[in-house]
Amino acid sequence: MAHVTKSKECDRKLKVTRDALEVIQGKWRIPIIISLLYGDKRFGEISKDIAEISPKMLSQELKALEENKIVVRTVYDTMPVTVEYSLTDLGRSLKKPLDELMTWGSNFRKVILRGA
Amino acid sequence: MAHVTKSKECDRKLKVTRDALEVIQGKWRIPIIISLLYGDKRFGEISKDIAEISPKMLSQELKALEENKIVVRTVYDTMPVTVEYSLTDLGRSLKKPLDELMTWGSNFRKVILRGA
DNA sequence: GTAACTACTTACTTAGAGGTAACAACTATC
DNA sequence: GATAGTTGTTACCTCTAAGTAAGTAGTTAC
Repeated sequence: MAHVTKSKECDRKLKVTRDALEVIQGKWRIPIIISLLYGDKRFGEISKDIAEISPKMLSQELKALEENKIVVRTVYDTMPVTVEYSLTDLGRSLKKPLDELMTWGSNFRKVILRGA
Repeated sequence: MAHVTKSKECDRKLKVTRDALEVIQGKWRIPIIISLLYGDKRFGEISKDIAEISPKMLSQELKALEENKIVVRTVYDTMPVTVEYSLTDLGRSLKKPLDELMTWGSNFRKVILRGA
């Protein structure tokens, strides 16, 4: 297996990326993960972080992230029931790719604003 | 500016990410960029790399990437007109985030397969 | 002149992502 | 028992990303 052609390598990477994209695609998943990278949070707190998200979308996307083992939901049996969301190890391992993406994003802004 | 609260930091990152996401979101943009990271290519060659993409989507997404300064389109005045697509510096600078994402993707596969 | 190849474009349709709004369950307060 | 504050859920609607299929423009081959 020492020799892999460039096109085969490209092909393999395309497949791996597809899997990763399925998990984090959509308008809200990455924002939710970023919010949770800054600490475990309750439903209402994530809502405040991501002002534009509706409760329906937040609930739905949290559920999807839970199914994909990115997020854990913990229910506390307090007086007004409290629910806390936190990242799994797998979820936290998204920090590096997302940090790189954010670095790229701020550079992108600079280049586009300068170029316009 | 030495002191920035954690929540402000989170807020800022959410905004930057939003910009980055707009550029690379959708089912096809990242695959197209990955294909071009493996060399400048013609329309038909990208089509072959990403077997499932339709000519309409490829044309449309290439145009969008061009508008966002990620891709450059060069027309060669040859007998059957030849068009070549390549990445700009800005486009090539996506290599690092995408590599990180692919690394994460292959780890994700392992964890999910093991856990199921 | 007609068939075939490349590189797209256009028109039409569909699926599902996302939005809005109202409701539900629980407790506390008046 | 009516009102309000959490933490969501449900039903319904809309809109856009993506898919399908056919067409166009230029050249080559016969």
